[in-house]
Amino acid sequence: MTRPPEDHLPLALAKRARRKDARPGELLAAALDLFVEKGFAATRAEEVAKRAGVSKGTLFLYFSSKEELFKAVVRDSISDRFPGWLSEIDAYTGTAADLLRHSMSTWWARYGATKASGISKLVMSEASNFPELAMFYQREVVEPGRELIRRILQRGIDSGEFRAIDMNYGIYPVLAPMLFLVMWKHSFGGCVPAASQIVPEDYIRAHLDTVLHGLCLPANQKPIDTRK
Amino acid sequence: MTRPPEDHLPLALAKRARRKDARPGELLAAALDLFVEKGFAATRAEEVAKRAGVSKGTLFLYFSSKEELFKAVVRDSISDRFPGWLSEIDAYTGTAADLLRHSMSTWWARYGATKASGISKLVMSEASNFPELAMFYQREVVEPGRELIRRILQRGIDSGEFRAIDMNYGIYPVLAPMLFLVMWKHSFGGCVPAASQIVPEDYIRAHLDTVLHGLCLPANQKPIDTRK
DNA sequence: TACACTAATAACCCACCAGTCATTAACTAG
DNA sequence: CTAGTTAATGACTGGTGGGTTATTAGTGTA
Repeated sequence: MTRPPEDHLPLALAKRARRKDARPGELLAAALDLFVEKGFAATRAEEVAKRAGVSKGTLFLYFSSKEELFKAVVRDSISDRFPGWLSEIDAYTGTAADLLRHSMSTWWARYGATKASGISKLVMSEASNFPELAMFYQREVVEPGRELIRRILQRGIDSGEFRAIDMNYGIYPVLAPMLFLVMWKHSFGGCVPAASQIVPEDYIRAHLDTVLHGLCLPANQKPIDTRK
Repeated sequence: MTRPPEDHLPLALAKRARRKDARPGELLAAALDLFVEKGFAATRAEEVAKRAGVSKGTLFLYFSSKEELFKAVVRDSISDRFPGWLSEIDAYTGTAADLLRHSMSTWWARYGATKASGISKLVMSEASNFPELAMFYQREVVEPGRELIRRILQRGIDSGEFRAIDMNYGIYPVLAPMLFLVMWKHSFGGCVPAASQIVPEDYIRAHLDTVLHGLCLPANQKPIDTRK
């Protein structure tokens, strides 16, 4: 007779094993999976625990509430990466246009295409139901993210490559389509007719193309408007 | 002694009044309000009923399930408007750039800024949890919406105003920032420090500016790439 | 082997909710 | 006025899930 099924991750470990230092990481990994898959509200604490191979009680031993668990996931999978990204941008040598292209591509490869991007989608989706989390995310992710884009644009303006666009709103034409792509991937991405599928690389190419060159043929471009 | 409070909409109407033809509209209005405010999953059938001034049982008398109620809301507040928008676009006389500007502004004023846009946000948020609804929305709203943008762009290409961009991906640089604005408004919009607020009109101006002119100064624009 | 110490558990509490159905009462035709 | 029709109700069902706590059992020490 075979043993009862143990479908959780740390396979072949004795039940009730005491592994105080391994638990938080395993719980965070399980939580990331499930939050991304189902959203914050729809994710059941018990299921997170089960996937991490522990009981629900143990989960609440390490994280005082579902919200705290979520914050820990955000820190672990997003916040911590900003310093690296920032120094990469500052270290880049090349034109601002190339930096923009490079940043968008690697941002997609290293964030957008991974599970972690599901967190961004989730937060936008549920921010209004969980204002606490929304404000946390705003502070930890949104503001640093804006700063990243600003740096890239400022560099192009300083070097004379880019037009002197407004720094408050100029970031959005760059940022918004990338975040929209993330939203799409995690919402319709799974359940859409093949004809409507979005291929990220093609999407990003079209995005960069439009942002850098615009839609109009040169002959039809009105003189650039420098109003504030 | 005053009467017990009647805090629902059709004020000063007798309880248990029989109003078979007025109910669906009142229920749809109440449902739109609550779906937009709380999302699909988090909206309680009983609360919709209460806001419409009826009991929960009555709600299920007119709509067989919460999902059917939602579909009815989508039809009532979005699908039905497409024919009008389409003929407005076809009737427009003027440059394609002006048509684009005009369309974005009026789309915002007549849709983005209204409650109805909350439905778009909601669907993107919860599509993965309710594939049935996602596919319905895809068919009823997403496809017709794409077609609208395609028309505008095609017109600019045909007239020689716009570059001959790819029709599959060219719509997204136009569409994505508008939908992102809707997402933002209904997620962080409510609970964000004043400094980070987005003023829709300024946002849309920056968007159109970038889409039509691009970021690069003419001297720095590489020759336009005509690869497929 | 015996004894803390504490990681881990599972049963429990309480509140919530989509959808149903027997009952009630508003309307109407005669 | 009355009886028949049906719009409207609200109590009920079966199931769920965040968080708590008394209990159980690994682990290190002597």
